[in-house]
Parts: sequence; C-alpha cells; structure tokens
Amino acid sequence: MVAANSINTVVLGDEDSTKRQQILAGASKVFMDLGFDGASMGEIARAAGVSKGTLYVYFADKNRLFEAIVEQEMLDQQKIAFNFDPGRDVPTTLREFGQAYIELLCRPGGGSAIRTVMAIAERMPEVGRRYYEQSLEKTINRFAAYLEMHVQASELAIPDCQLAASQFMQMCQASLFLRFIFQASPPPSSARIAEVVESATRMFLAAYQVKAG
Amino acid sequence: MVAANSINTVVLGDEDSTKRQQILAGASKVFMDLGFDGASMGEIARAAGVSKGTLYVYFADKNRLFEAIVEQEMLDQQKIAFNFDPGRDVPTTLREFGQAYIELLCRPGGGSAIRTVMAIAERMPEVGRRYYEQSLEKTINRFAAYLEMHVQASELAIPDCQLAASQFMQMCQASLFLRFIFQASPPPSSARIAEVVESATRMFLAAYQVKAG
Amino acid sequence: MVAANSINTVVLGDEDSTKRQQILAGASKVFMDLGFDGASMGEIARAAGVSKGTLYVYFADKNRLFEAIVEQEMLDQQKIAFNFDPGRDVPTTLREFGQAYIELLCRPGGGSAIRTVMAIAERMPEVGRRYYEQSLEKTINRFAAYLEMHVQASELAIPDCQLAASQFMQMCQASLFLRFIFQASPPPSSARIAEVVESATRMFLAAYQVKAG
Amino acid sequence: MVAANSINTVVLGDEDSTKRQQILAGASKVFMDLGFDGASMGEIARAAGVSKGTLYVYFADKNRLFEAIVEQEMLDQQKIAFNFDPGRDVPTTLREFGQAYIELLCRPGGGSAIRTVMAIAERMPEVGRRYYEQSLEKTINRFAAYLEMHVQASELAIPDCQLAASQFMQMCQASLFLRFIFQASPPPSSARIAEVVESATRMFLAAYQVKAG
DNA sequence: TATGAATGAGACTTCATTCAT
DNA sequence: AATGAATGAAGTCTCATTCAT
Repeated sequence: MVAANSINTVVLGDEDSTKRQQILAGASKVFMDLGFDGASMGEIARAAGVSKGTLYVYFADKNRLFEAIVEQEMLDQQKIAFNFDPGRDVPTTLREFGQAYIELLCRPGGGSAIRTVMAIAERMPEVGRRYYEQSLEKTINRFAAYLEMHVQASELAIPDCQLAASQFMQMCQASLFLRFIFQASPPPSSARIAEVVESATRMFLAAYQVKAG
Repeated sequence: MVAANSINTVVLGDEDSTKRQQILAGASKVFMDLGFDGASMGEIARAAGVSKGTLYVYFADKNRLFEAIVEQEMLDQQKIAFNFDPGRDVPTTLREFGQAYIELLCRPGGGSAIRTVMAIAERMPEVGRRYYEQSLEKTINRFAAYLEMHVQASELAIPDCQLAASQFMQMCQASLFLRFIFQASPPPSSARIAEVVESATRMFLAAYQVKAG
Repeated sequence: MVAANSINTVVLGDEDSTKRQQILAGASKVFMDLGFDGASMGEIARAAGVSKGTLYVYFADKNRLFEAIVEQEMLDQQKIAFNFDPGRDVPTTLREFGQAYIELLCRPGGGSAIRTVMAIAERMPEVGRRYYEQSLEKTINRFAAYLEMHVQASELAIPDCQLAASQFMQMCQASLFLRFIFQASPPPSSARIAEVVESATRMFLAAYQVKAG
Repeated sequence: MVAANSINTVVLGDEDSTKRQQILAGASKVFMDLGFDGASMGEIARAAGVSKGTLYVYFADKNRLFEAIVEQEMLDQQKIAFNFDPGRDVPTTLREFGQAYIELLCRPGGGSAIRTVMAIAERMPEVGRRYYEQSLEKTINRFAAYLEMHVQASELAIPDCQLAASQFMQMCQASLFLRFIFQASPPPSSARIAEVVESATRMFLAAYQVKAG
C-alpha cells in the first residue's frame, strides 16, 4: 500500500501526474458509491492511497474534486464511440446501438454517474447542466446526425431527428433502466435487453421508415 | 415563554397524530429540497415547528423518518389518479395521460422525490425498490391494464402490455425530463410537452393499433 | 466536572445563563493567555468545562465568541469607577487616579485585554475600534470631564482637556507599562508606581495649574 | 522547467547569503502584516520567492524564523538615527525628535512590529524582552543621554533622565498612537502631530527647564 | 543547496442523538 | 408527550514540517 510509489519516476508539473490520476480513480469510486455528501474526504484519501492533505494539494476543495471527477467521467463517456457509420443500414445500427447503450447504462456501476450527478444537480446546477450536455446530449446529437443522413437519403421520414433520437434511446430503457437504478431488479440480462431493444427498433421503424415502393 | 404548551391537552396516542403529520410535512419539504444528507434534523424540526427532541419521539432515527417520508410520498402519488377509464378511446387517453404525466414530472419540485430516492437507492436499496414498485410501477401497471382491455377488445395488438406502457411513458419524457432534472433547461412549456406527447402517441399507435378494416 | 449542573435549576432563555457565563469565563482566560489565533476551541471548551459542541450552541463561531469576550471585558472595565469626585482637590485626584490606573494596567493579566485586542485590530478593525472607544477613551473622557470642571473653577488652565487627560495617563505609564507588557520586567512595585505617578503629577501641575495669587 | 537552477553556481555558505536575505525580507512583510499565527510558511515562501523547503534550510522552524525577523527589525530600527546632536538647543531637539518619532510610529505599517511583538510577548517572553530592550529602550537611552548632557550644562534640571525621556515620548503619543493602532482613527496628520508634540514640549520644558536668571 | 510533493496532526464546525425536566 | 440543552463523533480543510531527488 506504500510500495507503489517507489517506481514513481517523478514526472512533476505534469498535468496528469500519477498522484492526480490515483486520486481521481479513488475519488471516482467513492463518490459514485456513496454520493457527494456520503463520500468523505478521509474515505477518498484511503481509497486513493494518499493522505488527506495530498487531496488538497491537487484539488482546492471537495467541490472541485467532485467537478474534476464528473469532468473525467464525461471524457470517458465521450470516448465510447457508438458505431454510427453512415454506411450501415438503419435496422442494424439501431439494434446494435440500442444494445450497447443499455448494456452500458445497466452494467454494475453504469448508472452511478448519472445518479450521482442528478442527485447534486439542484445544488450544483452548472455541474448538472454540463454533464447533461457533454454526456447524454452528445450521444443524442451523434445519433441524430446519423438519422439525419438517412433522412437525406430518403430512407427515413423524420420531422425532428433530435426528438426521434431521444425517443429511441428512451424506449430502449423501457422497463430496464429505472428498475435497475432504483435497485428494483438486478442488472438485466443481455437477452432481455435484446428483446426490449428489438421492440423499440420495430416501433421506431414503424413510425419513421419510408415504405418501400 | 415556556408555559404555552402545558395546556396542550390534545388527545394523543392515535397513529397519525397532529404532531406526526406536522413532522412528516416539514421533513418532506426539507428532504426533497436538500436530499437525505443535505437535510439536517435541526432544519427539519424548524420546518415542522417542533423541537428536535420531538422528532425522536415519533421516529427512531433519521433513516426511519426518511423512510416514512418516502412511504407517504408513495401514498400521495398513488392518490394521483390518471384517467384510465376503459371506455375512453385510446388516442385521447394516451394524449391526456401523457400530458398529465409529464406536467407532473416536470413541474417545479416535481422530480424531487424521484431524484431524492434515486440518489439514496444505492445506500438504501430497500427504500429504492419499494419506491419504484409502489410509485412508478403502479402507474405502469394501471396503464398496462388499460391497454390490456383494449387488446381484449381487439383495438390494440400488443404482445407485452407492461413493456408497451413503459415505452409510451418513456417516449413522452424524450428530450424533456432529463434536460429538466439535470437543470439543463427550465421546465418545458405545456405546448412543448403537447408536441412531444403527440409524437409519442403517433408512434405508439403506428406500432400497436390494429389497422381498421 | 459534571456535578455542577445538578443544581442548575433551569433558567432557560436567560440571556446570561450559567453555561453562557461559564463559557465566557473559560474563553476569556484562554483568549487572553494565548491570543485569538493561539486559542483553540478545544482548549476553550476544556477551560469552560463544557463540550466543544456546546460552545456553538451559545456562539455562532470563534469570532463571535471572541467579540463577546471583548464586549464583556469592556463592560467589566467600565465598572471600574475611578474616583473623579469633582469636590476633591486636583493633586490628590491625580495621584490616586494615576496610581489606581497603573496598578490596574500592570497587575498580572492587566495588559492582556489590551494586548489581545491590539493584536487582532488589523484583522478585526471594528473590534479594535469599539474596544478603544468603550474602554480607553471612556476613561479619558471621564478624566477630561473632571479636569474641565476645575478649569471652570479657574484652578486649572488647560486649552484641551482631552489631550491633557491623555497626556497625564501616558506619562503615568512612563518606563512602566511597556516594560511590563513586553515582559522586560516583572510588574512594578506599588512604590515604584507611586514615584512615577508623583513625577507625572508634578509635570501636569507645573504645566496646567493656575498659579495662586 | 527544472533546469533553470542548475547553473546557479553562486557562492554559498556566507552568513548573509542572498537567499537568506530574500527570506528575511519576505517573512518580515508577512509576519508584520498577519501576525505570528496568521502568517503561514507557505505564504512566507511565496512572498520570499523561494520554496517552502528552502525556508527550513536556513531556519530550523517557524519560531526561529520569527526570532530572526524580530532581530532584523531591531537592527533596522537602531539604524534610524534621531538627531540628538548635543549641540542643538533643547526645544528644537524635542520638537524635531517628537515629530519624527510619532510620524514613524503612526505611518501605515509603522506600528506593525510593535503590535506583532507585543502580541506574542506572553508566549515568547524572551523575544518580547529583547525587542523592548534593543528597540524602544535604546531610543530612550539615547534620548536620556542627550538630556543628561544638558543637565550637566545646567540647562535642564532633571532628577531621572531615563524617566524624563520616557515621559516625553509617552506624552507625544497622547491621543494619537493608541487611537491609530486600535484602528479607531486613520493615521494622524503631520499638523496634528505637530500640535501634540508642541504641547508635550511645553510641558516638558515647564517641568524641567532651568529658569533663566 | 534547493525543491516541492507528501504528510498527519490538529483546527473549526456541524449534526444526529440523548436526557433531565 | 414535549422540550431544548448538551454532547462527541466525524467532517472539511490548513499548515508546519519532512524527505527523496
């Protein structure tokens, strides 16, 4: 628990120093598990394997540390590239995106960031807003852009692609995500997710697909 | 300055004494506004107009008080009777239910219970589970029952009414509820809600309505 | 250490409750001995024989507690009535007042309030100002009023009684108070004080007394 | 970003190295502005333009650094040579010394050393004692020596020159220094100082000047 | 010598809970 | 039943000091 540092070949002044990363990792776990208020700086220090004082070397206070966690969470989520290759056919894209999206959301810990940020959004509106815009909305936008292309190609007839994107994503969650996040069910199986996504896909196509011929 | 209460010869001992109701009312406001951790027993006592000590006469500790609040919140929400009169035609029912449901969710303070319970669900799984089952799921079930009747009447063709109910409710939230609860937008206007609900209604009917003829 | 309270026949809501007095007494000692920053709330609690939490029941924070101490110190000092009976002859009044004043200032702990308040005056200017005006200046004013009467009676010729009062009080300190407060000497003996006061008195009379005849 | 110092081949080891002076300068400002407890080693390091670690290369701990500051302050004050040229006539010398002395004491920051040392004198009696003896007392002694000469010359009749010197210096402060240091007034104007010094001078001469003829 | 990352003790403060009345 | 005074554990944050480089 101490040895880890001996390799520490000092890259000081580094924006993403080892210690900083270490702290972010530990803090992320604790914040996501216990929420902003439930997480104590002592607990975070222990989880990160550093002293309490060290936390304050890297982050001005608990709020700032939390904001950094959320920021990092957003970056991590933006790295998750769903396959919106314009060349793929729409049904396949919907099915695969839907599946991947819900698997992500309902994996253990998958809803933690959403839950944690949502919980604090009333007291820290900026954090809530940024998180929504950078995380959830970005995905909606990418998906909407994909749909737009297929509207241009006359394969889909969608009056409002943003809304349609959001509708699909919401439908995919039906009966799964809320149950999961409220701890009313264990994470759903991939098979169950596939069923729900399949249903959503059909509804989406029934509503928006241009009839052939 | 002390005597005021000595006359207080109200009949006590009944389950839902005045004091108990008073406490629940005050605590509800404070818990919903500040979250479980953000709410202090002192603040609650002040909001309820009783002394801190009195809180402990009626509730063993903060957790129990919170559980009672959530329980009451569930009862309150169950009293909200959406109009699922089996005789009404489906499109109208969908539109009116969708509108009422989202208005409720997105009114100021409307997401507070959901937010607050969701936030604590990881630490208090039982509370989360019960809240989901008694609140959200009950609405889904009532709505599903309505749909089921119209399936029986061969107006709708729905393989899984629970799922369909959930799908509709999720779609109605599209682009509205998450933006609202993450403080990314002010509460949506009734007109905007109507548009989104209308779109959801059409998708629902396109997918599940038995074609006439 | 606990028994003291059993007699405590509850005088609640009392501005000057026993506990409050107890705290002020303990805090006064600690603040005066160690200064504002040197005094810790823990130490104060111990000195007062109450828990740390109790301090915050009576005083919002450390600053407010300190201000209350200073306020009380001012009240205590205002109770010290030097004998400015207008009927007494001037030389006697000067000698007795000078002696009493310096004895007070140079008794063990006599300079503590002055030292402590002076030390914090840059960071808490209001406290410094009030202390000066309510403590030191009040004495100057009373003394000046006495002098003014004897000016009216043509016994003294003083162009500025305020200044004259201050001059006398300053002179009485000569070689005594600064040495004492800087810990350069033990408290001066009454005999030594008498000498210095005698000298100050003569200078004062030499300058301001109306020559007989 | 690290290399900058490696060229630094300045000759080290001399008692008053550049760095040491640099530290003393920075520390002096911070200690005088914030007091012993209010000053933090970090702030001092920043003010001195060195790292926190370096402070400990030159000074064993915060106390020792503070003592060094006070020591230096004393040296600086001893350099302030008031004009006690034995040849100058007494009234002029009194007026000019008095004016210069009070201007010094009441200039912005002028009371800082006195205030800071006085504040800590109870906890660090040695520091207080040394400061008094080396700073204030030295000035008294020089002034007393001047007076002594004029006693020898039969221009003044003073039984105790030390006391007389102190009396004059105290009188010059009358109504000015305490008001200033307790933040009860802004620094007095030169004109006001001149008035008070003039009054002190007259009293001094009235008491101690040998009557001509 | 000089650095600055790291520490841990301790400061102020809050708050859930208890208890005598 | 109701109070509110009192508590002490625990939380956030600061800071003098150390140490590897």
